[in-house]
Amino acid sequence: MPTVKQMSSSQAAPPPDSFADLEQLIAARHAGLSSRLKDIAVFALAHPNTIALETVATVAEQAGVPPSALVRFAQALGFDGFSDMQRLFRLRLVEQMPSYTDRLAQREQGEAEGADTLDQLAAAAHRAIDDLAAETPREALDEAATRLARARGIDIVAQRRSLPIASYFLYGLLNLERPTRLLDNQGGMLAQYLRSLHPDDVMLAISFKPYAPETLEVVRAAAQRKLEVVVVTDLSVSPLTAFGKPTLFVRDAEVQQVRSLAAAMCLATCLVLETGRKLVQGRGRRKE
Amino acid sequence: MPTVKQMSSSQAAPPPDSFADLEQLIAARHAGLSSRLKDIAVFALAHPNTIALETVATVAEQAGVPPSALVRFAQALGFDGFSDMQRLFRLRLVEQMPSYTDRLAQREQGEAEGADTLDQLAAAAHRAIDDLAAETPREALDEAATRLARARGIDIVAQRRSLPIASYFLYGLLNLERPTRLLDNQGGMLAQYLRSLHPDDVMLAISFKPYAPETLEVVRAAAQRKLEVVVVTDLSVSPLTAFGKPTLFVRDAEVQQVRSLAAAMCLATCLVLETGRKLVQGRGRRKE
DNA sequence: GCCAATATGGAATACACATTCTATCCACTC
DNA sequence: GAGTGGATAGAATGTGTATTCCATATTGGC
Repeated sequence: MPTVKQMSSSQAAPPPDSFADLEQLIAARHAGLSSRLKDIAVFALAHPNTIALETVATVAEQAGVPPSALVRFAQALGFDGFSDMQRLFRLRLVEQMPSYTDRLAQREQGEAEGADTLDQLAAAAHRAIDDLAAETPREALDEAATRLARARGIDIVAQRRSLPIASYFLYGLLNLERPTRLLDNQGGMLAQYLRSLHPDDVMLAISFKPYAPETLEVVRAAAQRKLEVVVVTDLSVSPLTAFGKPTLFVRDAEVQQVRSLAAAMCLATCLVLETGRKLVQGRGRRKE
Repeated sequence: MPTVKQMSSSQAAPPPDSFADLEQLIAARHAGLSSRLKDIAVFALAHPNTIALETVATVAEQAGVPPSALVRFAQALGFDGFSDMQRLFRLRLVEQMPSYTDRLAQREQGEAEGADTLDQLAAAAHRAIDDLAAETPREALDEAATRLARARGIDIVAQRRSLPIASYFLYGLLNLERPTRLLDNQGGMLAQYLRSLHPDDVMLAISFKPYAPETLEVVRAAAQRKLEVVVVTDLSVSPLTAFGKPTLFVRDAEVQQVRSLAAAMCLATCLVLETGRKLVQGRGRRKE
């Protein structure tokens, strides 16, 4: 019972599994390829994005070769066909992106082997924190810290999943001896709180998907009373985005439908730290 | 000579031609979309890479919606269909590519001279999370999850800096429909709470340096009443260590005398996740 | 609380696509 | 200079895909 492709064994080519390997493989095999295939090799290395995103027909046209040649090229490299090779070119696009979050999510769902939950979570948190550090505009961070440092008082508002972050802010800001309070709807007194908002206060609002309507309501009321609002949220579609001066974004790690707050904690810690620095600077200046 | 689509003019929606515009458009129209379409909007912003590279069917599965909804979403935004919208998501991939190298270089430079607070914090959090993943005994994690999964009720106790973690546990465990309460000394009723502890309850105690005496007291009382106690703390010298069955350790990142809770959040998330799994497994077994 | 209008999910459909096949061409050998 | 092996292009094929359609569910208005 002979295997189908047994005879084309001459080079039982193992298809590479990363783009870097593929690049090397192409370079190595380049000399031994037929002239048409050589053309394609050159084109592939010169226009990896085209290969990644366009159809065989389009690539063929741009490279000035027939589609079937592209398929043969891929097969010569050990892939099933063009599509199979294209996978690696696409992988490269995603890997080089500043934000890996998607690929992670995919991986985690797909191959649960080897890495246990904690490992997965650690990896996901890594990425989320990297993204946060890479994508947070430092001016926004600075502005937020400045506002918190010179506020007459700070009103934190958060519900459900955001509450732990609010709780950390409360702890951190109180330690900095900032007059801070948590508007947590304890005893249903949120509405009463609203009346005591002062225009020189700064509101610190934290809200993640699904955005609690209570939080939005409070922020609206604060805006109406001309309070400055510092917003921490996850996506630009968040209903709070528009109110923030500034709005800070943090997309946290997600594993098996459960979201962590590790990255959000980093942001909160950083904001507390920066606020502390502003305060010290302020005091220093006054003393001079 | 009327144009074909003249009549669907109500919103002669001009499809955006750059990803940035698309992001804005999604944010702007989000409020006016139907609930299913809102879900998709959120997913699209959260997983742009998935949209860019996967097929409708795959995206639909990952987003938990039918494929047709994705097409409708794209059309609502003014595109011909899903593929048309996908073009922009792919454009983003290639456009952001070259900037990546710059950013990397930038960051390496930054680390060399003066990484800002957020970078420092991110690096510190990285290490803390790595340590956590490496040093946490999986049996302890498993044991803790098992206890939480089969407890009659769960009493969480934490003070000050541990409170955010407790708050997250409360949220997570309540979402798993575990009968959980937070013993937070609200109204000074901690002592009263103690009397209502049940031997089949599990206590979840979180305490970091400097260890709040209240927490220790509550744990002592719980131990006396034969409750099982799951402890989350930072060092083995912690006064709580002895009470834990098991005790989980997490040493968090510290920058400029300020401690983050990123790693602790990871542990908490993991514990919630594992508890959830135990519950599902338990239910599965019962059904057999 | 009923009706209309709209949103939704799933199956049917039409389309686009990668791949395969075969006739032809070229190079190299004898 | 004829024959043979391999490479090539372009058309045919079949699979995978987006899209459309329709029956059902849901929402909002009166």
